[in-house]
Amino acid sequence: MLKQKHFTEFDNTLLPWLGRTMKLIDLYIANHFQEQNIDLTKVQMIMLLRLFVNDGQPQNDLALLTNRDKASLTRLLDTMERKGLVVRVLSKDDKRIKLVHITKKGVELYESIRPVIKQMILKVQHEISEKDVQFTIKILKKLQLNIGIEETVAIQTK
Amino acid sequence: MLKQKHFTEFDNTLLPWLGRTMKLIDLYIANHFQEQNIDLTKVQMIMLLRLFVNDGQPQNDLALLTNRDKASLTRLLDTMERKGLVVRVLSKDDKRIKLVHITKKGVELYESIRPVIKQMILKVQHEISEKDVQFTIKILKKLQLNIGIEETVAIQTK
DNA sequence: TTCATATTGTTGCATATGCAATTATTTAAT
DNA sequence: ATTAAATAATTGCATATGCAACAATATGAA
Repeated sequence: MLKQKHFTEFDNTLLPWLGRTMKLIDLYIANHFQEQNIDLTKVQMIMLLRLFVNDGQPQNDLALLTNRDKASLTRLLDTMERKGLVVRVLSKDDKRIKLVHITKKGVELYESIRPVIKQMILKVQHEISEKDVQFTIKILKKLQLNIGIEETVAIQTK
Repeated sequence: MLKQKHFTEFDNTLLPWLGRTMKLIDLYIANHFQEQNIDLTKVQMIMLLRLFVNDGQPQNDLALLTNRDKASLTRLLDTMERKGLVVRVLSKDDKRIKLVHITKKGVELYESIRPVIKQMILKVQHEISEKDVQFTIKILKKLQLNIGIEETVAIQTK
């Protein structure tokens, strides 16, 4: 890769490192999916995953959950609905709300890519100890708190 | 805020945490710039910073340096040139190459936002020790290395 | 009950991005 | 020297994204 002649005054802070790392991860996921002939974007994968564990959510909840604009979600779901991965069902209780459901095809796709996701995670975390992984997650949680947005709290149901 | 009913099987791995954190950081930067009436996107800021420390680079180098598609860079520079922040100069040695230079206006803008950047970094890294910051950067470097390693996947998953 | 207000999802507009194809130029091979 | 291959930047096409404006529906206060 290209070497920089000069450093910037912010190169030893977290922001540029996080940004660069995420960029590389995004590229890696996109390339890896393409190589494996998986017709999914990262965001579509995330949405599939969310619906797989908690089906039938209002679009607004999904937008909040993934820190995404409602409008962005509308168009993402348009694409996924066109692919037959999800369906929108008008709520009976509140006609403003559309509940998003994963389809059989969506479930099958998710289950087929699950090993690919696991493989990517293994590669990314290669030779990083579980202790260090958890420590880094702790730092990331702290960052999110610092930014001033409440983190979404997950409730273990197991 | 909204609570998830269920975890996903990947919630204790780095990928989802990194993704969510970067998303929040991106939103934070965009909002912060808007509040301070700074007409810049994050990527424009990065480009300005790169040119500030190392002026007159070929577009291709800038693309490689920031892990960005050449096409994306072309259009980014179109915008920045329109704003008067940079200029493109045809290289005399190689007429295919355009060298990108930061303008006086670009330098002034960078210097005016420098304290804002510092402030954002301080906020994001609030109450995280310098030692932990450096450790996290080390982990991120390791991640970047891991992503770069080719054809080791089969070995890992055995 | 009625009317102002809030919520949910959609559309228009703008930026950002990657891939593939294209043009112009340079380099390498014969 | 000529021609094939490589390289730099641009453009077309597609997805993704945020903000603002909007329509349809629900809620709450009088």
